[in-house]
Amino acid sequence: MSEELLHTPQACDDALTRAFGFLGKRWNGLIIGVLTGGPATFSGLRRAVGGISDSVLSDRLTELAAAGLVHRAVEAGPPVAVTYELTEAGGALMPVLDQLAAWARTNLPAGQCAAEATAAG
Amino acid sequence: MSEELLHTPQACDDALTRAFGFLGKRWNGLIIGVLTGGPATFSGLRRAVGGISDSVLSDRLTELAAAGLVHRAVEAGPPVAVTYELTEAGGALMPVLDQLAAWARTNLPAGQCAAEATAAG
DNA sequence: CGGTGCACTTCTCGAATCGAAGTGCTAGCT
DNA sequence: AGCTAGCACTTCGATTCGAGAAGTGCACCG
Repeated sequence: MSEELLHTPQACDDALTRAFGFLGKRWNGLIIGVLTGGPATFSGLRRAVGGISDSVLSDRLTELAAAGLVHRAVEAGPPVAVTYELTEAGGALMPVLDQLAAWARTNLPAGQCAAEATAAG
Repeated sequence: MSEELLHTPQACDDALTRAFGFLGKRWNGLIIGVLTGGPATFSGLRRAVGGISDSVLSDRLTELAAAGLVHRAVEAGPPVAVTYELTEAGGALMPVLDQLAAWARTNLPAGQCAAEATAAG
Protein backbone atom coordinates (compact mmCIF):
# COMPACT_ATOMS: atom_id res chain seq x y z
CA MET A 1 0.00 0.00 0.00
CA SER A 2 2.91 2.29 -0.46
CA GLU A 3 3.06 3.42 -4.04
CA GLU A 4 -0.30 2.70 -5.58
CA LEU A 5 -3.18 0.37 -5.09
CA LEU A 6 -5.45 1.53 -7.86
CA HIS A 7 -4.88 2.91 -11.33
CA THR A 8 -4.79 6.64 -10.53
CA PRO A 9 -7.94 6.66 -8.43
CA GLN A 10 -8.97 10.20 -9.26
CA ALA A 11 -6.35 11.67 -11.51
CA CYS A 12 -7.86 14.89 -12.75
CA ASP A 13 -11.41 14.67 -11.51
CA ASP A 14 -10.36 17.56 -9.36
CA ALA A 15 -11.89 19.57 -12.16
CA LEU A 16 -15.10 17.63 -11.70
CA THR A 17 -15.03 18.50 -8.04
CA ARG A 18 -14.84 22.15 -8.84
CA ALA A 19 -17.53 21.89 -11.50
CA PHE A 20 -19.87 20.18 -9.07
CA GLY A 21 -19.10 22.82 -6.52
CA PHE A 22 -21.63 24.78 -8.56
CA LEU A 23 -23.69 22.20 -10.37
CA GLY A 24 -24.03 20.17 -7.20
CA LYS A 25 -25.98 22.95 -5.53
CA ARG A 26 -29.62 22.18 -5.90
CA TRP A 27 -30.70 24.77 -8.50
CA ASN A 28 -27.56 26.08 -10.18
CA GLY A 29 -27.71 23.67 -13.08
CA LEU A 30 -31.27 24.57 -13.94
CA ILE A 31 -30.64 28.29 -13.63
CA ILE A 32 -27.78 28.12 -16.08
CA GLY A 33 -29.84 25.85 -18.27
CA VAL A 34 -32.61 28.41 -18.47
CA LEU A 35 -30.10 31.16 -19.09
CA THR A 36 -28.75 29.32 -22.13
CA GLY A 37 -32.04 30.24 -23.79
CA GLY A 38 -31.16 33.90 -23.50
CA PRO A 39 -31.11 36.62 -20.85
CA ALA A 40 -33.85 36.70 -18.23
CA THR A 41 -35.12 38.76 -15.35
CA PHE A 42 -35.31 37.69 -11.73
CA SER A 43 -38.97 36.77 -11.79
CA GLY A 44 -38.63 35.36 -15.29
CA LEU A 45 -35.98 33.02 -13.99
CA ARG A 46 -38.11 32.09 -11.00
CA ARG A 47 -40.96 31.12 -13.27
CA ALA A 48 -38.76 29.28 -15.71
CA VAL A 49 -37.04 27.01 -13.24
CA GLY A 50 -40.28 26.40 -11.39
CA GLY A 51 -40.31 25.50 -7.73
CA ILE A 52 -37.41 27.63 -6.55
CA SER A 53 -37.95 30.22 -3.85
CA ASP A 54 -36.98 33.86 -4.04
CA SER A 55 -34.38 33.64 -1.34
CA VAL A 56 -32.56 30.70 -2.90
CA LEU A 57 -32.70 32.17 -6.37
CA SER A 58 -31.21 35.38 -5.04
CA ASP A 59 -28.42 33.45 -3.34
CA ARG A 60 -27.65 31.32 -6.38
CA LEU A 61 -27.61 34.30 -8.69
CA THR A 62 -25.16 36.06 -6.39
CA GLU A 63 -22.92 32.98 -6.28
CA LEU A 64 -23.03 32.51 -10.03
CA ALA A 65 -22.27 36.16 -10.59
CA ALA A 66 -19.39 36.04 -8.12
CA ALA A 67 -18.03 33.02 -9.96
CA GLY A 68 -18.24 34.92 -13.22
CA LEU A 69 -20.70 32.57 -14.86
CA VAL A 70 -23.56 35.02 -15.16
CA HIS A 71 -23.62 38.76 -15.69
CA ARG A 72 -25.95 40.99 -13.69
CA ALA A 73 -26.93 43.93 -15.87
CA VAL A 74 -28.69 46.71 -14.03
CA GLU A 75 -30.58 49.08 -16.30
CA ALA A 76 -31.10 52.45 -14.70
CA GLY A 77 -34.03 54.62 -15.64
CA PRO A 78 -37.11 55.04 -13.47
CA PRO A 79 -38.09 51.39 -13.44
CA VAL A 80 -34.86 49.75 -12.33
CA ALA A 81 -34.69 46.59 -14.41
CA VAL A 82 -32.20 43.82 -13.73
CA THR A 83 -31.24 41.35 -16.41
CA TYR A 84 -29.22 38.18 -15.95
CA GLU A 85 -27.32 36.58 -18.78
CA LEU A 86 -24.49 34.11 -19.24
CA THR A 87 -20.92 35.30 -19.50
CA GLU A 88 -18.40 33.61 -21.79
CA ALA A 89 -17.58 31.09 -19.11
CA GLY A 90 -21.26 30.39 -18.59
CA GLY A 91 -21.91 30.20 -22.30
CA ALA A 92 -19.19 27.58 -22.59
CA LEU A 93 -21.45 25.32 -20.57
CA MET A 94 -24.15 25.36 -23.21
CA PRO A 95 -22.85 22.43 -25.27
CA VAL A 96 -22.31 20.47 -22.07
CA LEU A 97 -25.84 21.07 -20.85
CA ASP A 98 -27.07 20.22 -24.30
CA GLN A 99 -25.36 16.83 -24.15
CA LEU A 100 -26.63 16.37 -20.64
CA ALA A 101 -30.20 17.00 -21.77
CA ALA A 102 -29.73 14.58 -24.64
CA TRP A 103 -28.44 11.99 -22.21
CA ALA A 104 -31.40 12.52 -19.90
CA ARG A 105 -33.82 12.10 -22.78
CA THR A 106 -32.18 8.85 -23.76
CA ASN A 107 -31.39 7.33 -20.41
CA LEU A 108 -33.80 8.70 -17.86
CA PRO A 109 -37.26 7.14 -17.88
CA ALA A 110 -40.66 8.78 -17.86
CA GLY A 111 -40.11 11.92 -19.78
CA GLN A 112 -40.04 13.27 -23.29
CA CYS A 113 -40.98 16.58 -24.76
CA ALA A 114 -44.13 16.83 -26.79
CA ALA A 115 -42.06 18.61 -29.40
CA GLU A 116 -39.81 15.58 -29.55
CA ALA A 117 -42.63 13.11 -29.90
CA THR A 118 -43.98 14.80 -33.00
CA ALA A 119 -40.62 14.66 -34.71
CA ALA A 120 -40.55 10.91 -34.18
CA GLY A 121 -43.43 10.29 -36.54
CA MET B 1 -46.10 45.13 -26.18
CA SER B 2 -43.22 43.14 -27.58
CA GLU B 3 -44.09 39.53 -27.17
CA GLU B 4 -41.04 38.29 -29.05
CA LEU B 5 -38.89 38.57 -25.96
CA LEU B 6 -40.06 35.23 -24.64
CA HIS B 7 -38.92 32.72 -27.23
CA THR B 8 -40.04 29.39 -25.82
CA PRO B 9 -39.19 29.99 -22.17
CA GLN B 10 -38.07 26.49 -21.36
CA ALA B 11 -38.95 24.27 -24.29
CA CYS B 12 -37.28 20.96 -23.52
CA ASP B 13 -35.14 21.71 -20.51
CA ASP B 14 -37.46 19.30 -18.80
CA ALA B 15 -34.71 16.83 -19.58
CA LEU B 16 -32.27 19.08 -17.75
CA THR B 17 -34.61 19.07 -14.78
CA ARG B 18 -34.53 15.30 -14.66
CA ALA B 19 -30.79 15.20 -15.16
CA PHE B 20 -30.25 17.60 -12.28
CA GLY B 21 -32.60 15.57 -10.16
CA PHE B 22 -29.50 13.42 -9.75
CA LEU B 23 -26.56 15.67 -10.50
CA GLY B 24 -28.04 18.38 -8.29
CA LYS B 25 -27.70 16.20 -5.21
CA ARG B 26 -24.49 17.08 -3.48
CA TRP B 27 -22.31 14.04 -4.27
CA ASN B 28 -23.92 12.20 -7.16
CA GLY B 29 -21.84 13.86 -9.84
CA LEU B 30 -18.58 12.99 -8.15
CA ILE B 31 -19.65 9.43 -7.46
CA ILE B 32 -20.42 8.86 -11.11
CA GLY B 33 -17.25 10.66 -12.04
CA VAL B 34 -15.19 8.27 -9.94
CA LEU B 35 -17.07 5.31 -11.32
CA THR B 36 -16.12 6.32 -14.87
CA GLY B 37 -12.62 5.20 -13.93
CA GLY B 38 -13.88 1.67 -13.43
CA PRO B 39 -15.80 -0.34 -10.85
CA ALA B 40 -15.22 0.32 -7.18
CA THR B 41 -16.19 -0.93 -3.75
CA PHE B 42 -18.08 0.97 -1.10
CA SER B 43 -15.05 2.05 0.85
CA GLY B 44 -13.06 2.56 -2.32
CA LEU B 45 -15.69 5.02 -3.43
CA ARG B 46 -15.70 6.73 -0.07
CA ARG B 47 -11.98 7.27 -0.29
CA ALA B 48 -12.06 8.38 -3.90
CA VAL B 49 -14.67 11.09 -3.55
CA GLY B 50 -13.15 12.28 -0.31
CA GLY B 51 -15.23 14.00 2.33
CA ILE B 52 -18.44 12.05 1.93
CA SER B 53 -19.89 10.19 4.88
CA ASP B 54 -20.99 6.56 4.95
CA SER B 55 -24.65 7.32 5.37
CA VAL B 56 -24.82 9.70 2.43
CA LEU B 57 -22.77 7.44 0.19
CA SER B 58 -25.11 4.59 1.00
CA ASP B 59 -28.14 6.72 0.16
CA ARG B 60 -26.68 8.03 -3.09
CA LEU B 61 -25.64 4.57 -4.21
CA THR B 62 -29.14 3.29 -3.54
CA GLU B 63 -30.67 6.14 -5.51
CA LEU B 64 -28.28 5.71 -8.40
CA ALA B 65 -28.91 1.99 -8.49
CA ALA B 66 -32.66 2.52 -8.38
CA ALA B 67 -32.35 4.92 -11.30
CA GLY B 68 -30.39 2.32 -13.22
CA LEU B 69 -27.24 4.38 -13.50
CA VAL B 70 -25.03 2.09 -11.44
CA HIS B 71 -25.06 -1.65 -10.97
CA ARG B 72 -24.67 -3.20 -7.56
CA ALA B 73 -22.88 -6.51 -7.97
CA VAL B 74 -22.89 -8.72 -4.91
CA GLU B 75 -20.30 -11.45 -5.04
CA ALA B 76 -21.20 -14.36 -2.84
CA GLY B 77 -18.51 -16.50 -1.34
CA PRO B 78 -17.59 -16.30 2.32
CA PRO B 79 -16.44 -12.68 2.23
CA VAL B 80 -19.45 -11.00 0.72
CA ALA B 81 -17.98 -8.39 -1.60
CA VAL B 82 -20.03 -5.64 -3.19
CA THR B 83 -18.89 -3.91 -6.33
CA TYR B 84 -20.41 -0.83 -7.93
CA GLU B 85 -20.03 -0.04 -11.59
CA LEU B 86 -21.74 2.09 -14.20
CA THR B 87 -24.52 0.65 -16.30
CA GLU B 88 -24.93 1.60 -19.95
CA ALA B 89 -26.99 4.61 -18.96
CA GLY B 90 -24.34 5.65 -16.47
CA GLY B 91 -21.53 5.05 -18.92
CA ALA B 92 -23.27 7.32 -21.39
CA LEU B 93 -22.51 10.14 -18.99
CA MET B 94 -18.77 9.69 -19.35
CA PRO B 95 -18.32 11.99 -22.36
CA VAL B 96 -20.52 14.58 -20.69
CA LEU B 97 -18.50 14.53 -17.49
CA ASP B 98 -15.37 14.69 -19.59
CA GLN B 99 -16.55 17.88 -21.26
CA LEU B 100 -17.64 19.21 -17.92
CA ALA B 101 -14.18 18.62 -16.49
CA ALA B 102 -12.64 20.30 -19.52
CA TRP B 103 -14.93 23.27 -19.01
CA ALA B 104 -14.02 23.50 -15.34
CA ARG B 105 -10.33 23.46 -16.21
CA THR B 106 -10.80 26.29 -18.68
CA ASN B 107 -13.34 28.44 -16.92
CA LEU B 108 -13.03 27.85 -13.21
CA PRO B 109 -10.10 29.57 -11.52
CA ALA B 110 -7.49 28.15 -9.16
CA GLY B 111 -6.99 24.67 -10.44
CA GLN B 112 -4.95 22.71 -12.92
CA CYS B 113 -3.77 19.14 -13.11
CA ALA B 114 -0.09 18.41 -13.07
CA ALA B 115 -0.65 16.18 -16.06
CA GLU B 116 -2.19 19.10 -17.90
CA ALA B 117 0.72 21.44 -17.23
CA THR B 118 2.99 19.33 -19.41
CA ALA B 119 0.79 19.97 -22.42
CA ALA B 120 1.32 23.70 -21.99
CA GLY B 121 4.26 23.71 -24.41
C1' DC C 1 -8.13 -14.15 21.05
C1' DG C 2 -7.52 -9.40 19.59
C1' DG C 3 -7.29 -6.04 15.89
C1' DT C 4 -8.71 -4.63 11.31
C1' DG C 5 -11.43 -3.90 7.17
C1' DC C 6 -15.79 -4.26 4.66
C1' DA C 7 -20.72 -2.94 3.99
C1' DC C 8 -24.00 -0.79 5.81
C1' DT C 9 -27.51 1.30 9.47
C1' DT C 10 -28.86 4.29 13.17
C1' DC C 11 -28.57 8.57 15.78
C1' DT C 12 -28.00 13.46 16.71
C1' DC C 13 -26.80 18.22 15.55
C1' DG C 14 -26.13 22.04 12.56
C1' DA C 15 -26.60 23.84 7.93
C1' DA C 16 -29.20 24.39 3.79
C1' DT C 17 -33.66 25.09 1.81
C1' DC C 18 -38.38 26.15 1.56
C1' DG C 19 -42.45 29.17 1.64
C1' DA C 20 -44.54 33.10 2.75
C1' DA C 21 -44.57 37.82 3.97
C1' DG C 22 -42.48 42.42 3.87
C1' DT C 23 -40.08 46.66 1.54
C1' DG C 24 -39.61 50.35 -1.90
C1' DC C 25 -40.75 51.78 -6.40
C1' DT C 26 -43.47 52.17 -10.87
C1' DA C 27 -47.38 51.20 -14.04
C1' DG C 28 -52.26 50.45 -15.19
C1' DC C 29 -57.26 50.66 -14.11
C1' DT C 30 -61.24 53.28 -12.47
C1' DA D 1 -56.31 59.98 -6.22
C1' DG D 2 -56.88 55.31 -4.68
C1' DC D 3 -56.21 50.49 -5.48
C1' DT D 4 -54.22 46.56 -7.41
C1' DA D 5 -50.29 44.31 -9.60
C1' DG D 6 -45.47 43.44 -10.86
C1' DC D 7 -40.41 43.69 -10.16
C1' DA D 8 -36.19 42.85 -7.28
C1' DC D 9 -34.85 41.54 -3.41
C1' DT D 10 -34.56 40.61 2.03
C1' DT D 11 -36.01 38.69 6.37
C1' DC D 12 -38.26 35.14 9.31
C1' DG D 13 -39.93 30.60 10.92
C1' DA D 14 -40.19 25.68 9.84
C1' DT D 15 -38.81 21.52 7.47
C1' DT D 16 -35.44 18.68 5.20
C1' DC D 17 -30.79 17.38 4.19
C1' DG D 18 -26.11 16.25 5.18
C1' DA D 19 -22.00 15.55 8.35
C1' DG D 20 -19.77 12.86 11.92
C1' DA D 21 -19.50 9.37 15.01
C1' DA D 22 -20.70 4.93 16.66
C1' DG D 23 -22.77 0.25 16.24
C1' DT D 24 -23.62 -4.51 13.85
C1' DG D 25 -22.23 -8.96 11.76
C1' DC D 26 -18.71 -11.39 9.39
C1' DA D 27 -14.11 -12.88 7.59
C1' DC D 28 -9.07 -12.32 7.34
C1' DC D 29 -4.35 -11.51 9.73
C1' DG D 30 -1.26 -12.47 13.44
